Amino acid sequence: MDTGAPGSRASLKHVAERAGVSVKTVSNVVNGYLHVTASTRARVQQAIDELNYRPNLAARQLRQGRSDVIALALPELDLPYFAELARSVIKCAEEKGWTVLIDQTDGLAEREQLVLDGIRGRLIDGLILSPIALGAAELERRRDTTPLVLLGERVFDGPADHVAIDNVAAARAATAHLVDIGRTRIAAIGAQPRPSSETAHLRLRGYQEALAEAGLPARPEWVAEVDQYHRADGAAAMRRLLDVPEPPDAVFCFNDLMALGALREAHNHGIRVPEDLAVVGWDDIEDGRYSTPTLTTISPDKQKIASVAVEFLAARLVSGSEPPHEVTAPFTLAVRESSGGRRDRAPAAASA
Amino acid sequence: MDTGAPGSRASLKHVAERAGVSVKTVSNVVNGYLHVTASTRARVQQAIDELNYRPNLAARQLRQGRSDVIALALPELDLPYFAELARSVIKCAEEKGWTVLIDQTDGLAEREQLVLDGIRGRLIDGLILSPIALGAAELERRRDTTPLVLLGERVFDGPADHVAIDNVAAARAATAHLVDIGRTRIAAIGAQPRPSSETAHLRLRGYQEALAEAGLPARPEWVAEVDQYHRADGAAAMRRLLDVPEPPDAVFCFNDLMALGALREAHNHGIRVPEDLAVVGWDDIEDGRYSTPTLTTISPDKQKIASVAVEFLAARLVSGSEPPHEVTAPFTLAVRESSGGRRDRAPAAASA
DNA sequence: GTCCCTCTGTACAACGATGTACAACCTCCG
DNA sequence: CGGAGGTTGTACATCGTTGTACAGAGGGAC
Repeated sequence: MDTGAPGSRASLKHVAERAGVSVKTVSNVVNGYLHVTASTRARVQQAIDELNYRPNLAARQLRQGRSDVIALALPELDLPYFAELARSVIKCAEEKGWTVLIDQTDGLAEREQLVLDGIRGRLIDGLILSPIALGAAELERRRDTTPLVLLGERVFDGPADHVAIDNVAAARAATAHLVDIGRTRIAAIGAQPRPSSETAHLRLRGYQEALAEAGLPARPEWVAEVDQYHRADGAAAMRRLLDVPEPPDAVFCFNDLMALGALREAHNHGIRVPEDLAVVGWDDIEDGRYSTPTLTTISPDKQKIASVAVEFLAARLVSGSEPPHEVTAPFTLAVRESSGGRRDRAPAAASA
Repeated sequence: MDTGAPGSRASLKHVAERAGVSVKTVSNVVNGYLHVTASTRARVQQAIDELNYRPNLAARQLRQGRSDVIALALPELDLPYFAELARSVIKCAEEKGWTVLIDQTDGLAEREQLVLDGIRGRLIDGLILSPIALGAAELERRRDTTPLVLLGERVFDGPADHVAIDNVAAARAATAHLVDIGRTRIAAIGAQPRPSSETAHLRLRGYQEALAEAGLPARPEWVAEVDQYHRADGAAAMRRLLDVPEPPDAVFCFNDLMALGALREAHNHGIRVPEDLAVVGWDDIEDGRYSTPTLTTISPDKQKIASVAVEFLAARLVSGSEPPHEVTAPFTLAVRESSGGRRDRAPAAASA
């Protein structure tokens, strides 16, 4: 009785009984151990198929100490930049036979801390974290020993491997571009009230450096603070900037979503982009290639970021305690309609 | 020596030795068992802190048969609809103390099959799958017994719990709206060559039913097929529709991304939306509330879909073999600028 | 003082897989 | 025919945790 498949409850033991061999022999077949007679192997394989056996990954992990699962901790999945990044990480991890578990921190310090503290027990082999709220100090205090790779922030002498973006240089390039096309009243959207937000701080510095270099004024009322980096925040910030006595003729947004919100808000007020107002974003998300107008933006190399992060983890798993590595991912400036550029490749490249 | 934290390698055994109690007592403390003296508890807790102990989730899972991890299998994370859905699922799961592992199927039958077959071993307690390529037949053949919830497709008499969307009714509503505002040459973008794509098939049927009801022509050349549901596909399809001898004055796109691509393409051709061409999408992704013009769209209740899916799984984990349940999630039609509606709440609601 | 009961804590087995040690068997060679 | 050497398969311990069974300590009622 019960010769059929009792679901995926079958364990090595059941398969072994059915094939009339020992548990270890089944294990050997499953793992492709060489010295198993063809006939034994066939008998075992048949039992496996009949019982629909699947190895229990928890048991395997307990025994071997590895799960081949890594965690990717991101602020928000529905920020397109992070969704696109997640996709790249998943793809790179897959090539290594790893599964990716995604943790959403919502950019909250508390939840980033939980992830760092090893909330996942030893379920994961490694962690890729994109910290928003935590700074170098908190990272230094970390006691958990799960291999860690940091994304995005520039943490000097950090305790972990780190894929950085040169925020200052890129922000300077974005601002310099607005200077180059003749704008003189250049605003910024994306400064943050929290002191710990290093990203915002560095981008703001790059913006200020570029203005200084060009000999242009840097008025405080042209720097708009936001709570989050969503479209709504960009739109609200744009609204405030338009109320300033001498409104800007260009705006550098610290990410594309805010830039898209700003575009929409400008449109609502009858302001033409790029004629009356030039807009530059950051992230090069797909949305910006199809918006009206298309969006000029800082384009970080997301695939490179993902692949380097995964490679860092892979290296850590082999040799534990080398000094931390750091790579700075390249960026380009994609000039599109919102700052006077051409319509650009994206919509055109989509052929039938 | 070595009184410090030897990383997260500490196990119950180490803690027990250090606190001078048995392993089980430490386990009791960790799990909040009541009958432990305050002094013992304190001693154990101190050892836990000193050693920075974290329970090994693999061992716990092996012992208890539950991992409190569920998998969410989606076509693509960087399709905003799925990113938003994933976020909701993660949130609902978190309230139950579950972690969500995301599997990207890329809409490939092969990978959907792998997920169904239990590629995750018994690492996960349940699976939420949004099938694109697989139909009812393949789902019937499933042998794995991990609790399963299906999203989106209408699989009649399916073998699993199912959160459905009434694709036909919603497509009819979208098309009827275009009829209501006086359009007569109504096109559709999103039909699929593959026969197994039930979603596309059902939405197409709703579109055709609405046209028939209104006594309007349903010309084959007004139905554009696409491979994928990205912006580029929508743009390419729009381009083809504009080349038809008698081009449409309205277009119903089977998702928002294609609608956004179509919007952009129309703009490139100097066609005004909604004056010359009305556009309706599907999904109500955030992008469509900020695009120019804002996008009229079918708005499925994503939060409801996510919460019902998670509740279905929760119920399955308690009582295994009840007959499958099915819930049809509600939808609304959000009328915005792309079909002559007002600017709508979204940008306005974003206050400073 | 005895009995019983509750409170604390211990010892052991088990979850499913795999590494180690070794036993049984075969083949080949002298 | 005996022994060396390789092949094929088995038994057992182990990973870290928790459920079960039970032992000893302490308190109250008679």
